Amino acid sequence: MGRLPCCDKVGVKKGPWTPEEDIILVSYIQEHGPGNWRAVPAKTGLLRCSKSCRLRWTNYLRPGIKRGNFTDQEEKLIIHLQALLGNRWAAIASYLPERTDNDIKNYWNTHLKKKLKKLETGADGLTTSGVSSHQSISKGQWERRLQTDINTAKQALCEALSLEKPNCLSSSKASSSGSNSSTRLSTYASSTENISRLLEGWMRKSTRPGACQANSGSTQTDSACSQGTPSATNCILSLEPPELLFGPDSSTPEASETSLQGEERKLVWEAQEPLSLIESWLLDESVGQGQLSLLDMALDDASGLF
DNA sequence: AAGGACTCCAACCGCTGATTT
DNA sequence: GAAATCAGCGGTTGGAGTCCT
Repeated sequence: MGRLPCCDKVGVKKGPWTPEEDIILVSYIQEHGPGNWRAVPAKTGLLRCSKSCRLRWTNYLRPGIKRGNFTDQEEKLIIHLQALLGNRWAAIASYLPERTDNDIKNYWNTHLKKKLKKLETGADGLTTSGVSSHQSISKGQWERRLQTDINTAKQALCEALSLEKPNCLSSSKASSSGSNSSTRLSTYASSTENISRLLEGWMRKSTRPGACQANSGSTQTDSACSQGTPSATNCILSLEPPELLFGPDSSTPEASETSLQGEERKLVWEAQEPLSLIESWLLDESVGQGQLSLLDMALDDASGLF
């Protein structure tokens, strides 16, 4: 019956990951791709449970993760998506491919919540809508409020996307017609980047006791940069659409040699894909003017997204 | 300078739906 | 179809770092 047990709790290590463990995990994933987490501890010899390995990968080691301060656009986007989607951090994170759900959640809890509270106690700005005021309102009011939220969110998304478009959406579209040779290299490099980041932090730690571990993400790695490889940011934003990524060529050994593993690429692409949907939603003029039920539209789109 | 309060974030915990046997 | 586990998610916590008095 059922599967074999994942990992017994006895002998499973907990707490912060060491650089050695990170390197082992990254090396394994570079070779086998993410997935089948159950097998990871056994195959790598890591004394971690599969869940811990998966979390470490998705929240920290995964290529293309941007660390450091959130930009105004990101902040805006999070605020409005939170108003729209609630605390569905994974869903929100899908609109910010470079950020993890954990990061967004932390940022929300530590920064934005306070910021909004401040605004709430002060003047009622647009940001107060939907965050805390869904309670104790009738269904009709709630729907109207939701519509307002959607409009507000759309507006913010428009702003954010229009600012980021040159790098983000347009490039993804452009790359779908032409080839983007840097993509494969850079995604690989971004993993290398993470590893060298780890090593860098490790070295620093050994020379400077008490310094935090390898998470000083703001320091770009020398190895990746010196080789002229694009940043992780670029690599994510310039990904090709799935049909190109998973075309017949990609299965050849040559094509896959320096590229991400299929699942990993798929994961990165899936994280990016909703932007196109949002984009088309934003560009669909008939929606904003109420000819169509905004609520229906939003729900339809949302079901398509998630 | 000391130490208490506060902040931040990586990692853990527990739950749920999906998947496998 | 049932049971057991997996994978993913959101909430919470622990501890290191920073700020304040």
